[in-house]
Amino acid sequence: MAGRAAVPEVIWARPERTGRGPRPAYTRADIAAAAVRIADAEGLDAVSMRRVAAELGCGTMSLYNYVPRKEDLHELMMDAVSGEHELWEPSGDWRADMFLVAHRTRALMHRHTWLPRLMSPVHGFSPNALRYLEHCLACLDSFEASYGTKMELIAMVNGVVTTYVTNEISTAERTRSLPWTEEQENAVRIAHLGRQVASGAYPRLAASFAEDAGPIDLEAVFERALTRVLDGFA
Amino acid sequence: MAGRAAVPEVIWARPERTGRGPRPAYTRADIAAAAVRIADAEGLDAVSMRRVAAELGCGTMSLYNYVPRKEDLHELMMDAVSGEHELWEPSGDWRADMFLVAHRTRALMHRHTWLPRLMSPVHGFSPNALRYLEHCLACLDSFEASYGTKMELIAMVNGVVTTYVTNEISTAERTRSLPWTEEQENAVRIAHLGRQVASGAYPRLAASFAEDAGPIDLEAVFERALTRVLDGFA
DNA sequence: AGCGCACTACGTACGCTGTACGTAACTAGG
DNA sequence: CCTAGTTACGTACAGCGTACGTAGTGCGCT
Repeated sequence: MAGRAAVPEVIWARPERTGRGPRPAYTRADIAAAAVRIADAEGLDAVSMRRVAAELGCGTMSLYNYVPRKEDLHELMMDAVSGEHELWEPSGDWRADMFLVAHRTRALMHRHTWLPRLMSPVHGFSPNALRYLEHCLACLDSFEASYGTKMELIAMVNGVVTTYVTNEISTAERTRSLPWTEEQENAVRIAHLGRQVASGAYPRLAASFAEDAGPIDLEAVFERALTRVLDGFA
Repeated sequence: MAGRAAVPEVIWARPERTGRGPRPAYTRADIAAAAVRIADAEGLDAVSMRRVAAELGCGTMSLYNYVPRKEDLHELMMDAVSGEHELWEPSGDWRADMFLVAHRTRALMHRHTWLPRLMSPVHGFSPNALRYLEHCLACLDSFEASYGTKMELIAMVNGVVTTYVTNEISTAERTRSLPWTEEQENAVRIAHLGRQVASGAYPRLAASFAEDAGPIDLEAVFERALTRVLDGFA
């Protein structure tokens, strides 16, 4: 009986198995996989302790033997999908490699749309997160700068990816649990915006609306943003 | 009796007062102010419908006369603090003006630490948000580019500010409702990270740790990031 | 002038959440 | 072997968003 710790704890520092007592019925990987399955299929809000326990086929409170707080379940989820990152031998062109890293991360987030929401706060240093970070640093071996600057570059790239993916998926994620579609939601918002702009109170915004025609290519917007950020470092 | 709409709705398109029926006891501004007061003092999670109603001194369900869903309460909050933005006559130097915009926004988010969390998803176009956007565009009058590019610049700057402030405040916000302090939490995390790095599995990360000495100046980090982003556009 | 209806107010209730706590079964270390 | 630490899990509590029903109010229309 550990009680609930009144002192902070990183789940990765706690051994998965202590030796004493009955064999645990599940591994951390099992639990993470179950949670990820639910989040992918039904959204992050569907990931409740009860739901995950049901998915595993155990009692709700049994989960707390593996994971002291729900937040730690989120850590497990993030680490699990971080493991999907396939790493490669750096090419020697750090710009190209960081481009690829960013695109892979973006793809990962599109595959697991709950990921950006969990990434916003600072998270613990999970094994796969460290593996990823080390890989980024390897990609930057050819970048002549201090480690401090390299870290800032990595943080910046990850931040941009998270920000843009969040924007890309936000309406779809929002309307997931709502009784109307993404398209309806967007239509209503755009209509309201159009009405406001037409009021004449926002001349430049109106001019901006008058200017561009075609629909925006989100991938192109992302790529431009990424290019600019990398330019800022070179 | 409007029922609950089965179709999307922007709260800013709904008139605050229709004329029919008893005078509402509160204005939207009252409600927003109450919610902001609670969020500032006790964090965003303390802003529940019951709590806000109690703060106003009315029954919980009365709030739903003003705000169809909790999400709309959040919109009210965002608009309210967006009104704190003081705008100025653009100087003619867009780079300097955007610098100032970014710093002001950062200061605003530090004053209302719940703001970054609400800003992550795309939000409706509230009056003060539009006012802010128009001001940014005015600051960019001296920037020779299409409105599309200007919009991308604004989005980028706001994204960077949000990302960095989120990182700056995340641990403090997290530990707000936890039985230990920010310092304790950080110490435990750093200790774990140190142990992992010492294992030798992450050589570059280890080198990075060996390199830098002094504590990091978050404001300086932010300023460098901002400079680089603006550089990317010039 | 007065009827009717849209509105405000709000108590109750439902289904859901995270998780504290207590108990029973089990197994490895001393 | 014994016992301490672990797993398993049912029950329970406080809190959440909000659907629904009812009572009272005052504007707009006839």
